[in-house]
Amino acid sequence: MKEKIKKIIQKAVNELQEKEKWEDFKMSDVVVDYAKNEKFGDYSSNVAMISAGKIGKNPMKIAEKIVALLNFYIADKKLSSMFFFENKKGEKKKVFEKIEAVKPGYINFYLSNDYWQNLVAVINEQKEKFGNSEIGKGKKVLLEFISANPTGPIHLGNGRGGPLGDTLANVLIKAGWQAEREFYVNDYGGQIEALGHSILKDKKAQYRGEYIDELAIDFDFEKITNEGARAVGEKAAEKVLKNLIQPTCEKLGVNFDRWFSEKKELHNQNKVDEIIRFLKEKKFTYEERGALWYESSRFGDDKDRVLVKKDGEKTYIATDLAYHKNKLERGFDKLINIQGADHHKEAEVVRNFVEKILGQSNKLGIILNQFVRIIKDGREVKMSKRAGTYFALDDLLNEVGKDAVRFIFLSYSPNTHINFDINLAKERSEKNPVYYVQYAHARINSILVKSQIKNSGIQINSQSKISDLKLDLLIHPKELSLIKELNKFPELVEEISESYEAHRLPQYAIKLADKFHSFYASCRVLNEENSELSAARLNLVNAVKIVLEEVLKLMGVEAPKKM
RNA sequence: GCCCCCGUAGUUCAAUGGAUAGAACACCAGCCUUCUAAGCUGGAUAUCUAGGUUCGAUUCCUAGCGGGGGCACCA
Repeated sequence: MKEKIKKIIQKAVNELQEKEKWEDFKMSDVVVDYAKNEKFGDYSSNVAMISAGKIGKNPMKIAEKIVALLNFYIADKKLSSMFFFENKKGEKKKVFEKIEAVKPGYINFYLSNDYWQNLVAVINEQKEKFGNSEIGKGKKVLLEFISANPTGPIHLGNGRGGPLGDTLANVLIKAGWQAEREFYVNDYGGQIEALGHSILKDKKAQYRGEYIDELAIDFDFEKITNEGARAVGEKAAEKVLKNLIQPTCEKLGVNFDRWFSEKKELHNQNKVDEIIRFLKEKKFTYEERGALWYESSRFGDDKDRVLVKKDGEKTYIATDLAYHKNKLERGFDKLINIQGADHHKEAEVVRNFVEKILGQSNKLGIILNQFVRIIKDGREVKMSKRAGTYFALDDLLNEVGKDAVRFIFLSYSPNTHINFDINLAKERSEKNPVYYVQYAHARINSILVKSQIKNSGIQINSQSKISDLKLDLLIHPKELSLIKELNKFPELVEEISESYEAHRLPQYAIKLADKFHSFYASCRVLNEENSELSAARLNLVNAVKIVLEEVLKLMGVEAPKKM
């Protein structure tokens, strides 16, 4: 609808530009959005205020001219496909109740009750397909997230990316994309050796904590002391992945399509050597102090990066570049990386490589999550695998549950540092917004179950019944307000698929639940004395159920039938 | 010193340059003989400071103050 209104405005503006010789202005700056307040209608646009400067007229005057022209179109039945629609009963109805220019120069659009009421029928017909979009049709996207090192449990820094990545994948799929979830397993390099030393508990041991002791139990020490730290580390890393990381991801409700092994799929296949050769050929490298350097400073980096150390080992940067080249070679139209903000420099290097050297601009989207600070008993819990103090994602899942973890983490913008108070989260677990949303679903379910038990002839519309259904009875302000909230869902899906602002999802869920609870309090659904109204309201309630379930599904949160 | 993120209600978070800055928790006052009170209705409380751009700034720019993170031949 936003797009449709924008088109209508564009049409009017074009005509006025010709007639009144208005200067041209950037239509892309024009915003059509939901009205901030119900008294300003349903949608509003700032077109007059944006263009006022260029045109050199009072914005209010411009708005009035546009509105007059739009109203003329309606009266004259011009562009009737824009201003009229056919409802599910096959009747022709007008889309807009009123279009008006207001104060500083806003143009406000009021949609007709017919339009809103028909939306209820539309949702019930489309069911879980409501909100599906085709803007990603035919395109493939790869989301890489969590990618915690296999040297210990997933901590919350990495864990934060879990709900976000998984949910974004869900949203993108709903928006028509073909999405894959990938976990990059750093099973190679110095950290693996350090893990080995830690198991052996020799002088180079770095990691501590209970899990190290538990891992060590499985090793035959007589045997492994001869194997060397690296071999021990590799075995231990496999166990960490299998026993700690994967179960936690499962508990979080995240299913990866692929666990990409750095060792097996890059190093063993000589992919890292290839990238080094490639960069050498392109003359982006030089040798100095026995090491091979990559001239990342040519793209604004504050210094160059080492690709091959003087001991011959390749650095993580080299591997990372190889990894991203590999991702692109797999034919994705878009790559989304979700990583901790401590990697922002590295992210820049990778981005420059992808865009400037591989020439693939706009393909790589990087979301940097800021840190999660854990506060327990009024004190910050310092996170360090090396010191053995950390609060793992698994612990949190055990304490507050998957739904609350996902919902809470999703609620934050990635740019925000999270201050996560464990005590509060536990204390509030029963007053958590996630329960507020789930409760709405449970209430809906309860109504629907009761309506069937009573068998009072009140039914959710089936195709054959649509002609009898009196959706025009839905005129209560709470009913309309609820329908208007449902209407926002498809646009929300599309917008998130482009902006990646997944935190708008929990916000929307709360808002929708809020409107439902409020409706519930003032509009009784089941009423045998007025079965027509009951039927209409049941259809509305079912539409809410459909959308609520979709939203929860996108977030990976359960929709309980009873609470 | 350089780079990135943040500074909004008592607290934790929202707000594509727009019309009365939204929620949640906590607080105050009401509401259960009818579909789940894990609910509803009402109330009080906020944009770090100083400049600038703009018809209009929480949002953009500059400086300052405060918090977090990064500046390895670790990953």
